[in-house]
Amino acid sequence: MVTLAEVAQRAQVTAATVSNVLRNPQKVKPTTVERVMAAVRELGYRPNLTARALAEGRTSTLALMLSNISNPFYPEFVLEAETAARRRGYFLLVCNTDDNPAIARAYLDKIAGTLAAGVIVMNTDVSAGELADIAQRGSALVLCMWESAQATRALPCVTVDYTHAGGLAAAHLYELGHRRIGALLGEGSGGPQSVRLRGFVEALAARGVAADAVKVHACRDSIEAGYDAARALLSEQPKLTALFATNDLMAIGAIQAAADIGKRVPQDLSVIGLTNIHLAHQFRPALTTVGFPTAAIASIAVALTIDRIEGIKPKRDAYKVPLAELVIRDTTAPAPKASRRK
Amino acid sequence: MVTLAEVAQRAQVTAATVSNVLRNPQKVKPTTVERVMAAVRELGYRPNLTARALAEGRTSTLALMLSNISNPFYPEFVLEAETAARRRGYFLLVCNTDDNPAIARAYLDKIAGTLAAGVIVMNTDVSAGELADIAQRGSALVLCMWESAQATRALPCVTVDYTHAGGLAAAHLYELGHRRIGALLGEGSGGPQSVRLRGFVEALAARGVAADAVKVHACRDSIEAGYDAARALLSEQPKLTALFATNDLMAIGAIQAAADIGKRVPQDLSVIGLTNIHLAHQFRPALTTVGFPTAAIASIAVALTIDRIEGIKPKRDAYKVPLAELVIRDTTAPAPKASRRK
DNA sequence: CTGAAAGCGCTAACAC
DNA sequence: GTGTTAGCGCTTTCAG
Repeated sequence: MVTLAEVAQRAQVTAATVSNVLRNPQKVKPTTVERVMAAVRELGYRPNLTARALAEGRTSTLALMLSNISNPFYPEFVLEAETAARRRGYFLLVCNTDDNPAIARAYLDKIAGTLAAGVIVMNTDVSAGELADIAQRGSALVLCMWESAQATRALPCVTVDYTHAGGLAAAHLYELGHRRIGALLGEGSGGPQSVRLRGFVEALAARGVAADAVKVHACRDSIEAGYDAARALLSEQPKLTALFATNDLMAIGAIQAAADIGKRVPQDLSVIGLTNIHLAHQFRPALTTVGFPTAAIASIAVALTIDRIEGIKPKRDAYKVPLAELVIRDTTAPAPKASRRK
Repeated sequence: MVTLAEVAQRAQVTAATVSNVLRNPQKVKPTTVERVMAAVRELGYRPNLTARALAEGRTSTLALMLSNISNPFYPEFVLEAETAARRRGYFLLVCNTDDNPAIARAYLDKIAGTLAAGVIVMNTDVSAGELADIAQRGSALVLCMWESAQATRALPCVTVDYTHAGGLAAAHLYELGHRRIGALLGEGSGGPQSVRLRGFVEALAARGVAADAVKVHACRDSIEAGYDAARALLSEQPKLTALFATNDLMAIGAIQAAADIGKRVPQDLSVIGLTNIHLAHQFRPALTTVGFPTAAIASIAVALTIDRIEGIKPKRDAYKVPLAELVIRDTTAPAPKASRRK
């Protein structure tokens, strides 16, 4: 491995000068710069980022902690986060906790502040309180996509307006004439996605649909679980004309369940999801859903984390990205005539 | 940040002893161990992995370079690789090249041998020759899932037997009576997936189906591209009774295309994919496919990389994981009677 | 504008 | 068993 010292020797200067050439070339005489750069090229010198990190007292690595990357939302998020990080000269360490708080803690304990200068923590089973302690010790932690975290200036949270997102779904179904509506409440890591559901129920209530008219079934956040839950819910409540799922995976499972019990989507049953993962438009019928601005969330989370690393104080506790938008595709339609109230 | 020296001072020993307690406790007197551990606990000491890496001359980080993590095969792979790495005390840096060789080179240049002790390089647009040069410089590079790389002892490759995988698909369709067969040839990063196709065509040839009877259409490796390609192929060749896609995404697109032009799958058209991503069984109709042993591939690639980092020489150039297996689901059926030859 | 020197936090010989 | 010492490769004052 070629070191700074070797480059320095070859260019007839000291290591300090080489370092300057590489970092603040304007502070060095042009002819020297040229000589040093020549040596760098000839020797094929590449800075040792580990040594640099030690000397600077901070690494150029960010960690992204998530519960399970095989949930398709995360790869989409990782892609955006990695791109944002790369643009600012940072690398991204992926920490998959496998829904296991012990793994999450072990990761945090090992990397926060040493291997990774900052950590973006997606919804996990580690409590925000515990994370706040770690943040207190000086690590740049940023929560992301937590549905109900008590964000503080020391532990800010980047998220979307889940209530609003749920409300958009409600408004859409209401306007299509649906009144007998079921809901699948997802339970990912970090607890149930109940804010989304609350937003949904409240928006219906505001339109005169009683909250207890919404039949809710809880399940894990996956296609398979959504399938099972929808089957159960639809057999208990055969008159439902629409189903809201707090995330797209469950909505897709619900569509499959409907097909298997002979209900056509959207003619007999409308289904709407939340998130707008790629699969939502790739699946058939293409899923109507409320889209999250994934790229924006990721890049804000990355930017906020880097700002904290670099000592820039956050201006707010929570960063709500409000741009959830309704994406109408092929799984929602007007409520069947027979069931309409008005 | 609490340092070794502070722990040492508190425990009335030197830094070297603390280091020993943490790394080779059996070499230290039990009472000392206890005293040191107490100090560690009281101070909340956590080793600085950057400093350790610099001192040891190597990091405990692996990089995984892939073209685009939003292709659902990769998250599944990342999950397995990360788990395997974690078990051996390594962290995983995800390097997404966005199908851009310049990004790949930049990553390699920056991290190989400095930030990451080893790099697993998935199929990319950077040539194996170029990678071999980098490997020569001493970085632990391991190729993974390359379809046609000239693996060497200095640059080994972990992969599956693509020919065999293609052959399994061919045998299945043949046994169902299909003779008019189309193929979608995927073009991911790193070139066309032609070994899979060759295996498919050769296996058919071995059964007496002429190679030029297989109508091939090339396209990108995605659901959308598979959809377009299948539509085009099926309209050119309306008598096809079966379609082989060199990967599952394209197969899923093909199923959607068939539906849109009024062909029922599998009654009118059988479709078989390759890889067995999660989506293959989540999709409806559930996709018949040839499965890759993703977990095995990932863990072998990780193990091989770590072995190289730790100085253990690879025994072979190429590691072919031969366990591709046929997974029969709902998209393949006997060829329609009208079209059967025998 | 460049060089000298100290030090980031830890490890690893080698003494004692 | 434990301490001493010398780095790992780089950055960063501070002199000159």
